[in-house]
Amino acid sequence: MPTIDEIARLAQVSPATVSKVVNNRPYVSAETRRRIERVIAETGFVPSQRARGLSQRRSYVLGLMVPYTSDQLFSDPHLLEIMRGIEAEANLREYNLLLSTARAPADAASACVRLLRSDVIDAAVVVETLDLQPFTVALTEQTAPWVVIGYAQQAATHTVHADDYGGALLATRHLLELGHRRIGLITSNPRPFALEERLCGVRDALGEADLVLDDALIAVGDLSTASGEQAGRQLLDRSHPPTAIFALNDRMAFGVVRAAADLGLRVPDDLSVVGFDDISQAALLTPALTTVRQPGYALGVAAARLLFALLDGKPPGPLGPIPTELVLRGSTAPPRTLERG
Amino acid sequence: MPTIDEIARLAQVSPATVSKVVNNRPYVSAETRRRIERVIAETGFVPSQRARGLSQRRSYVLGLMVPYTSDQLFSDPHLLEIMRGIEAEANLREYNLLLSTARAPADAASACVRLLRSDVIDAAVVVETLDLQPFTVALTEQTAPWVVIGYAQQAATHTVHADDYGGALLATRHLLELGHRRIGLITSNPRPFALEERLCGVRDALGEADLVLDDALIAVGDLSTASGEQAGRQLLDRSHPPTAIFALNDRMAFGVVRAAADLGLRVPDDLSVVGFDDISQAALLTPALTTVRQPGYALGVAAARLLFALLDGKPPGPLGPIPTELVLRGSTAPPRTLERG
DNA sequence: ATACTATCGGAAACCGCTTTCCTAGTCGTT
DNA sequence: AACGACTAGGAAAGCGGTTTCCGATAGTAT
Repeated sequence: MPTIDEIARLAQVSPATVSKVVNNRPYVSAETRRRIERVIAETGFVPSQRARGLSQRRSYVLGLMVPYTSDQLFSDPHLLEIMRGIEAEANLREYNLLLSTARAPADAASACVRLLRSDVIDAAVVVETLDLQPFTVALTEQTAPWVVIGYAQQAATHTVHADDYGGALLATRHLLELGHRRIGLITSNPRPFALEERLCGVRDALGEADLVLDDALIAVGDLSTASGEQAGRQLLDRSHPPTAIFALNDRMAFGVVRAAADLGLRVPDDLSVVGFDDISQAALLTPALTTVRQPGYALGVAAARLLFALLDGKPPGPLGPIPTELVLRGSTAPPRTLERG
Repeated sequence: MPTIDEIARLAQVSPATVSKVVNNRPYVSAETRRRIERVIAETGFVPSQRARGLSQRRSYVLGLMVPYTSDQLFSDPHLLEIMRGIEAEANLREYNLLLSTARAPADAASACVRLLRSDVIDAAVVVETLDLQPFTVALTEQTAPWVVIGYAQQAATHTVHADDYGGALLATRHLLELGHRRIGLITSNPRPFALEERLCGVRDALGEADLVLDDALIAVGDLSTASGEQAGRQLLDRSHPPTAIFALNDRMAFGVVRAAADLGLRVPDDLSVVGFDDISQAALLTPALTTVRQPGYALGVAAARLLFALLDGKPPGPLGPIPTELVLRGSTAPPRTLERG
């Protein structure tokens, strides 16, 4: 492995001049530059990032902290999408991505602080899980930039999140436009911030149609498919069941579809079902699930951009939510009552 | 951010002595050690990895290369499991994990070499995709250790893989024990090494029961659910259809279940179905899919261990395949013919 | 008392690159 | 001819640790 000194010797210049060439700095004659570049190409020289980092006080590495608890907010493919987005943006800046998973948020928090203090990473992206508290406590005490993907309690922390509100608005409007008036809702308890937002979206969309969310049409799950099935059955067992059900995440929507099947109801003919997230299985379900797509890739890109802005010392402008998208598939249709009328 | 010099000044010793304490080396009196440790605790000093790495010629970072093409071998959750395994093992050695995804294997290969040469990472784990060729070419030309998760053409490359052969053996034996004699098989084309191994397992298990794999009972898909459905229909449309179908990956098995449903066949009563991988959806299917679990976590751990052995200059012993596990669920049962007989 | 060894601690070189500052040379101006 | 401005290139001082080597002291054996 050649060092900068060897390159300098071979090109008969000083290391300082080689450094200028490598970093595209001026005050090197065209001829000298060419000579050095040839030597670099011949030897396959790649500057040592750790040496470079040492003098520049940068590691050119971004950290991605994933407090990987079982009750995590996001489904796995979504996480991979986020990583792809961060990676893509990081690559543009010649940054690399370091992954740190941990069982509990508390562990992840201390690991993150260690990584920052030991200057393995220059900045960190934290994926929100239900309990972000350990992070905010540990990370606000140090100066390196960090960004949360999700929602945060403290207003001071920089966050990037999808337009959960807008997505729910779109989905609900879609059902209303199809003619549904009795719309069941499945939320969860405890309710993460994202679901809170979605709930607001539903309320406002109903409000636009001069409807109010009927408490009797709200069921509560725990985000799992099983809980969705149970909640769905509860709604459908009512004397006056809803003609459509909006589950605030896809997995619970799957449960609803299963509950409907058990009761002999056909989706979408007898019951429309809408989910949220657009996890990969959603398209494979029969019927394919109408849902709101979480823009994982875009979230990753936005988080990385924000981080770089902070690293560059630029005051980041207020960042709006990343647009979500309604994906129309086969699980929604006009209600039967309309067809009859 | 305190440096080792500041710690030395505060503890009234030299930086060399602080270094000894930090690295748990002898020749420091108990009293001095205690004094230094107190200062470290008070200041929250964490040694700079890049400075340490510079003098030790180690970065304490492992690279994970994922050539993320659409036709990748593994489903996403499996990849996350692998990462968890590598991470867990790396943490034991105080190593971190750097993630590098790329669209094409060729890009990933050059990225990997750059990362190694610029000593951002000390060693690399490469996840096998269909075309490993660019990697083997680029990586064999440099000295840093690297390991492939999967199978490799060259015998010289270090590989870690699941016991695909053994898993297929177990699954086939299971069907034979239930009494199935006409077993359909769904493989893919092009056929990755892992599937080749699985095919051998099937052959040998059948051989144990003095049966041979009937070419007429082999259908070919492309690993996708849709192709599995088509292949399944093809097998079931025969005049003398199989009583069980073994799809060499879960997604194709899903397709088989769907094909069976379309033909009015009930799983497992009229048809037993077995998959391979145990992706997360397998347990959610109705009926839940009997399948062979890929030990993602164990694979990651094994790959990391092998890498550390290479880093330590130890000649790694020949590593056997990582055991797979047959997961019995609801999609297999004795054939109808047996019940009648 | 002397020689030898083990323990404790520090001075200084070094890892490979960047960066500041300096010198020397070349122009263009007045 | 003298002066400044700009260019090309290099010497050397870091960046923040580790490591080698050396000296001083204390303990043990002869």
